Amino acid sequence: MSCDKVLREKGYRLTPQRMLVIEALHNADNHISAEEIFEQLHARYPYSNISTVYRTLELMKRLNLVTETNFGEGRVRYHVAEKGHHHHLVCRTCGKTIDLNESMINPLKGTLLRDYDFEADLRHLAIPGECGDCRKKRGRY
Amino acid sequence: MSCDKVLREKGYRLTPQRMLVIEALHNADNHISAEEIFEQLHARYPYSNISTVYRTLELMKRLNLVTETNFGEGRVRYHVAEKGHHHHLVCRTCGKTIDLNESMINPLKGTLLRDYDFEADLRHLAIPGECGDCRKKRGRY
DNA sequence: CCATTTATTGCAACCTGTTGCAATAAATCT
DNA sequence: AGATTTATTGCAACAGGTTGCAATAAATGG
Repeated sequence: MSCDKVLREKGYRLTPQRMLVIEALHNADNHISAEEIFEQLHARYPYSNISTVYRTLELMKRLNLVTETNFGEGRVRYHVAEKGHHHHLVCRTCGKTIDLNESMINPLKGTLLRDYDFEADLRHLAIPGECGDCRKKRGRY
Repeated sequence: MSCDKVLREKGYRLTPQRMLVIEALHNADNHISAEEIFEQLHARYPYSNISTVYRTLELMKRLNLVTETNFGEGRVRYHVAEKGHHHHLVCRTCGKTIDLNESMINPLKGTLLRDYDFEADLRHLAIPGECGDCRKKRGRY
């Protein structure tokens, strides 16, 4: 189901600003930052403001239309949920990211629901740590 | 091993500011924020600055002396690593947190190391989601 | 079609956290 | 001890993200 439709159905307005945010998210090949979304919005809608981007992203997060992932770059990146869920191992030393199969995490979701009655949102996880290469070169830090 | 000693051994200086940050972390019953640490530092060291707190925390994170946990309050909380690792299930709707036994997460650590040669830092995880109570009262959001 | 209600936007101000830089303090060397 | 090197601090400026509020735009009702 498309993002536009979900918003409409839930009674939210599909303003031009929101449409452009959604478009930017869908056109992005990979995870996109709020600033990058705003660049595209601003190009076609010069009076727009970045807070609209953040508010739209927040709304879409609540409706489970986008997921937010922190790759440890000092900013968060967004991804359309229906494009598929996957996880990342992020090396804190060299910044490299390794994609992780969803099946690694899924069993945990079931356990948490059964044992804790908690529906965990584990759709787009970034797990910090250190990759094998960097572990071999460890120094003072 | 105490934080003071680790810093000294690694060649870092144990300044009065750092000592007070470490003290605040150790005296805290639960997870403490940077602002709360700074309040204590500033009370005894009026010319100090909060950037020193952040820099000390960053250093201690790198040395695995403290862990950082995001409870989704718009700020991060810190905890002395040797006080023990535990995880939290954080309800995105009501904010309630449920403590999670470490054993729930540990198997994953081994799998990631074996299959991906990645040493995951899973010492103090905050898993977002929704608790059972809130799931029953779901409305528009 | 105008009036009213409600959602959304733009703006400015704010919050948490980070960074460059000059000044200071600690450690090292002679 | 005095001179030199190196680590650390305080400050101000910045970056990403959030929020209160008045203004605007969309939907609803007469």
